Amino acid sequence: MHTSDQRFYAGEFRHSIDEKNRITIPARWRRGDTEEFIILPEATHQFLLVMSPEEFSRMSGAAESDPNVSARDRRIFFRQLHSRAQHGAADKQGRLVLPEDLCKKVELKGEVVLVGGRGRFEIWNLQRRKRAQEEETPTYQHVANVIGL
Amino acid sequence: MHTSDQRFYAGEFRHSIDEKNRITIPARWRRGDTEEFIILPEATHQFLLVMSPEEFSRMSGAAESDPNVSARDRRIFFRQLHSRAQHGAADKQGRLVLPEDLCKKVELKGEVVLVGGRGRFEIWNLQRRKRAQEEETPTYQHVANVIGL
DNA sequence: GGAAGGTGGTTAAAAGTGGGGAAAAGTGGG
DNA sequence: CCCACTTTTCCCCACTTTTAACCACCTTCC
Repeated sequence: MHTSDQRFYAGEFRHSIDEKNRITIPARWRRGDTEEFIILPEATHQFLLVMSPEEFSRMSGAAESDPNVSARDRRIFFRQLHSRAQHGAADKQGRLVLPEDLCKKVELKGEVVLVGGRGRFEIWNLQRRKRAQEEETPTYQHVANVIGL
Repeated sequence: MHTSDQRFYAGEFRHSIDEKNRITIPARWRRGDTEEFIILPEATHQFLLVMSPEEFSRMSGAAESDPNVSARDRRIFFRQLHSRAQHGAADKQGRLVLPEDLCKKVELKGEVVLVGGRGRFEIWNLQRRKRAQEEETPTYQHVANVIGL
């Protein structure tokens, strides 16, 4: 039930952002023409998060019902969340226009990396992605070992 | 429930990868035309794992519920898993196109070995497969002895 | 010697990228 | 409040590279 209707973006792609801040979404990730997205910088500005409006609702719904978060914190969180998130749509060539300010925040320019995830994908600065990849590899191998992959 | 719809790939085949990174899937392993696969390097880059999207979901579901893995590690694991996995489909000749970067990671070129498994199969570098085979034989014979095979 | 499995190569289609120009949206002045 | 002007957005066309569909051949095994 928790995964049945959820898309999953597989793989990693190296594409470029042009002078108009457009980025081509990998053809395999496209659903149809002029797909809608919510674009949002990751909390520590490491990368951009891109997801469908449905996925965004699902995610914020999870924050709504988490018992470990106080009512006050929740209110602040949601104000921040909605102010940081931006709306975007793909053009007929399958390109997404990224807001200028978000690109600056996560230092996106020229060659970038699109990273698949469950229900969403990420857009990374090339160098930063390499570093993160190296740092996360031991954890990945450890968990893979535990679950017998 | 956990095995009923799970395919079983039997045997070992020595096929070749051509200059376009295409590899013929053994005829006995084929289901129909243009079958879909998820391709994924083994955690320590020993070989490639190939499975159906269903099997992939099943496998990642196992990680979701394992109590030995912390929430933090789980998040990192999933990010890595989805970025490493790639979509692939067989052509009408029953050949699978392997992503260039994955081939490099596990050193696949020319003659390779396809190894059957439960719900998935593996693609090995020829020399490495020979070595692993020899190393694993005593363990196999020991267990076979224990269970009286 | 026929059929099926595996391999190689050519060609057509699709994906990724860049740029020009029309439409739309925002801005200021009369 | 309307009009002119600037700026932004988005749609379309053109080009290059990559991908995948198709065709043909060789080998092996009944």
